[in-house]
Amino acid sequence: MISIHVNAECAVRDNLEMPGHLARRFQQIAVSLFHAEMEAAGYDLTPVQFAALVTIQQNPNVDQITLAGLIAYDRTTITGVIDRLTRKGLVVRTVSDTDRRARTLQITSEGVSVLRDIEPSVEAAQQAILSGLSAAEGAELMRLLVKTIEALNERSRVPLKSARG
Amino acid sequence: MISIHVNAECAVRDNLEMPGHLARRFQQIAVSLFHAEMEAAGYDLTPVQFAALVTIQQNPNVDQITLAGLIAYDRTTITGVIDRLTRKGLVVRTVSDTDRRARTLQITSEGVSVLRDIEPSVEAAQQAILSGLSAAEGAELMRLLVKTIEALNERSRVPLKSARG
DNA sequence: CAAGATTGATTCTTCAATCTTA
DNA sequence: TAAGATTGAAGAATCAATCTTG
Repeated sequence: MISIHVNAECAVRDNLEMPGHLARRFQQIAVSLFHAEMEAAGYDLTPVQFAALVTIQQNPNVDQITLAGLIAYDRTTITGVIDRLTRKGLVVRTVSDTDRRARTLQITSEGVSVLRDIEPSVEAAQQAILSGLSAAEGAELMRLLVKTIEALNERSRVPLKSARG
Repeated sequence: MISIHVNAECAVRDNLEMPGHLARRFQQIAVSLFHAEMEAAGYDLTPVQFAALVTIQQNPNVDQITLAGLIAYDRTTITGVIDRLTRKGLVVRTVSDTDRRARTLQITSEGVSVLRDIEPSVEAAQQAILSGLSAAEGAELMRLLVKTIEALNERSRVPLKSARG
């Protein structure tokens, strides 16, 4: 009688094949590629700072809470990110005229300039992320990620506030 | 003459549709679901701590560098993670007999017990991550993520060291 | 010098608590 | 009280520098 034990000591499924682990690795690689492109271009914007900066540009005078909702950041995270963007001279934080509790955000001319300069690098990073896949596969991966995220948005701690339909 | 401006002020493509942003959101949701399952089960293991603990169980007496390679963690990250697992009594860190520089890691009986207890929660979290997709879509998402990660592994700052084949 | 490990610094994430203002 | 914002704490990721040991 022959008994075969494959991964007998492994109660859970192979960790490396778990969705959670793949999510972590995927994000890890995406950040790494973004950093590499920024460094090559001579800038040090992080992915998070870039997303915030673009969103401020597209939504002039947004307050921080709204900005957080637009890109699914924690309110606490926003404070630090804006601190650093302000320190770099890319964003200005102003007390709202209509509500002194709120801080409205404006991109500076240097911020606009930086965004313009790094655009090719950002695009290159995004393409690099999908460079291991065919065009069709890349599109399908994007579609499945969007579908997954939309389905679970409300169960996330920091749900995305729909900005556009 | 009519000129149509769609996203005219948006130099880069919509940030929310960029692979890098989707990677961040996907990871954010995956971590959130894992935390929710752990909390419901009465444990406070993080996804990172869980991955390390499982890998230590499957590779008795691994040193920290090898462990880092197995799950694509930075050597520096490992130190803190093992600190916390040791503090919780789930792992023991021992100076290697053959190389006093190295620390070999062993899972404790309580660590084994915890892994056994949380197994259903871990599995539930993994299924929850894919709950917005059909079975076929979930499998396809996993396949595309694996393919992407394998293709870019070497361009990551912390490449995964193949543990098996 | 090279390798395993650790510490420090910076950024990001999340929660709890606090401060100011409505 | 509620809302916008901030600070503190803990975990994590990455790089630079350091310490110990080979």
